[in-house]
Amino acid sequence: MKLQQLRYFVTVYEQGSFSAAVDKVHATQSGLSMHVSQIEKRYGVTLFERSSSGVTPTEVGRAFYKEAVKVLAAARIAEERLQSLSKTVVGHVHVGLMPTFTRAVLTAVLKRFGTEYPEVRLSVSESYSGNLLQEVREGRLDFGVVPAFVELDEALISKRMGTDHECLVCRSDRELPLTKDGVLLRDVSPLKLVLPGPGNARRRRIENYITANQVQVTDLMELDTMHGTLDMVANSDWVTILSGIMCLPDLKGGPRQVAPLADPPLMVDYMRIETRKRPLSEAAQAFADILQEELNSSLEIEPFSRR
Amino acid sequence: MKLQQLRYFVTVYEQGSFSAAVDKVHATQSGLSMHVSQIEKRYGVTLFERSSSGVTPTEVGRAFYKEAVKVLAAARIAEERLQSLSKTVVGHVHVGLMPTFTRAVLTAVLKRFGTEYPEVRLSVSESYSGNLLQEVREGRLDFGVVPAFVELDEALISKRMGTDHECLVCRSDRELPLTKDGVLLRDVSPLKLVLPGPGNARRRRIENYITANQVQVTDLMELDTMHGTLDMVANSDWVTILSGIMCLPDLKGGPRQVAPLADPPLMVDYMRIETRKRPLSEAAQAFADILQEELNSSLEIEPFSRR
DNA sequence: AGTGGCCATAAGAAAATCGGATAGCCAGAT
DNA sequence: ATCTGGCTATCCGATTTTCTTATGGCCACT
Repeated sequence: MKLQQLRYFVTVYEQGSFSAAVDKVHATQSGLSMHVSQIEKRYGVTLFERSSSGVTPTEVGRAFYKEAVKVLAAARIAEERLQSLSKTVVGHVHVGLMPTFTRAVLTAVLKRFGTEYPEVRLSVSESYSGNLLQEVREGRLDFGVVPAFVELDEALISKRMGTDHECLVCRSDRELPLTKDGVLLRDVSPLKLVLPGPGNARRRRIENYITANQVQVTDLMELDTMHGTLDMVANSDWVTILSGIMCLPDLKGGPRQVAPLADPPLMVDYMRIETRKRPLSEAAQAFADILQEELNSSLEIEPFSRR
Repeated sequence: MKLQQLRYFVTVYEQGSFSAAVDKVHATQSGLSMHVSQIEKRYGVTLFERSSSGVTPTEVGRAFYKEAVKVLAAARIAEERLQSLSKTVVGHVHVGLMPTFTRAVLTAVLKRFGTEYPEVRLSVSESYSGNLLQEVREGRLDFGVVPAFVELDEALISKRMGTDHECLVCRSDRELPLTKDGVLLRDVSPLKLVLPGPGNARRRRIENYITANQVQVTDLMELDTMHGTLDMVANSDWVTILSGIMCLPDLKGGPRQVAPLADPPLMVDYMRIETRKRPLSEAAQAFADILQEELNSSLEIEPFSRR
């Protein structure tokens, strides 16, 4: 009898389906199937009735589930006991970041975290805010970082991490109508704008800004690839609007120039979100702290940020 | 975290030594070492202080032990739950037999058991009675079968399985002073006798019989190998004394002849021994039943047994 | 100093696990 | 009736993990 078999069985039981259980535990459908049927074969029982719409537990399956849950609970207690007794911070941290963070801030965080907490295993996934919320809610992520304008529910709590400017990004040799506060978007013409697709949460904010401030957009393009967008902007007349920390690498010169939107500026708040019921593990808290610090110093670096 | 790691850790803890734990769990010293140090590395803790005389748990080790035991207990309950719910008999049976049984009776038992209980895994070990007692006492065997004259203690219970004749075995062309009850040992001369070494429990019984009945032994040889003894007896003037069921294969003719000791006969009782606290599992009971049946029919086959 | 018991580590072999692909099955839609 | 989509079981090659054997270091005891 192995703990992982119990975990798999319990997940399949709770999901009522092998395939639904796949993304709960990090596994494949075939792996789940084999493990469960291995239990069944070894003990000569049938745990589930299989059908084409999933599985329903048998009487035996229900009885075994109760015991299996107890075993897993005991195992988790034992594990936590060990972690709390450990002098060094250990564990496995799962973090979800929006793409904004992964271009510049993340590498700095990773370097520090790797040296300061060498024993901690780290999984960082990049996704858009809607996705991250879901993953946090379902407990697959210790926390996520999302823009402040997404909607939360009861199960989640958030903590503000900082405020950033949305910036115009275009190729470096273009002349921009700069003021001391940044660029006046309505004076940039012709404005050929690259935006993320309609599924993206930032998309609507930018559209609102544009209509509210009478910005004339002559052409609009949807790109949902950040690399593609950056490349496109560097090598054409197209421009885009990105958050400041994402543009940090472009401040040192290069094929792109960056200017914060001015009059009015457009700001983003970043929030850390986590589930209400389970507090961050020590390791996750450590990662969050480092992320916060690096974010702070990044926001300071922005030339326009001290206003 | 894996269950086996917990099992290994707990065993090392209870034994106070890696090498002592080796034969408790079926494992090697290096395997144990690796698993324990894997826990220690993963969680950044030290569970044992190593010394050249074994290990002593640290504070952390003691705390973790308490939790680990709970996990294992829960796991065993879950497993037993599943077994009790299974319609077919499953599990793993460990049996210890004395060499007497392994020559003729065992194969018949194995055949029947294999077909009647295909799901049950079976481990049969052959050993001498002293050893078997120890193994049963320490829980590594579900039960053992030993001669009735061994001494039991409180922790063990026994059940009589049957009575057998000790028989003289010699090469087939030898003339023996047979009566209708068997052979009169004191009339066999010259008596060149092969016996097991002094460590063996049967040795003393046979010696007692010899002196009590004025049997003249001209030569004595100690052989602790059953194969060697049988071969020796088949091809020389040397004879030996074996229990009846062990001689079954020689009754159909062959290089050896067999005759029960007569006037007086020398009998052996076979007992099944098991621990008092844990009753036999269903599978073990089934094996014991089949063994009993086969033993009964073997004892009947003996031509001299119906007296 | 020598010896024996004990634990850690290395490396190769063996075994379990994983992941992708495929096949079968059933229900509901066309 | 056929088709389609969703679900599970199974097969197979590749990877990872686990186990074993052998070896070396350490300490206590002689």
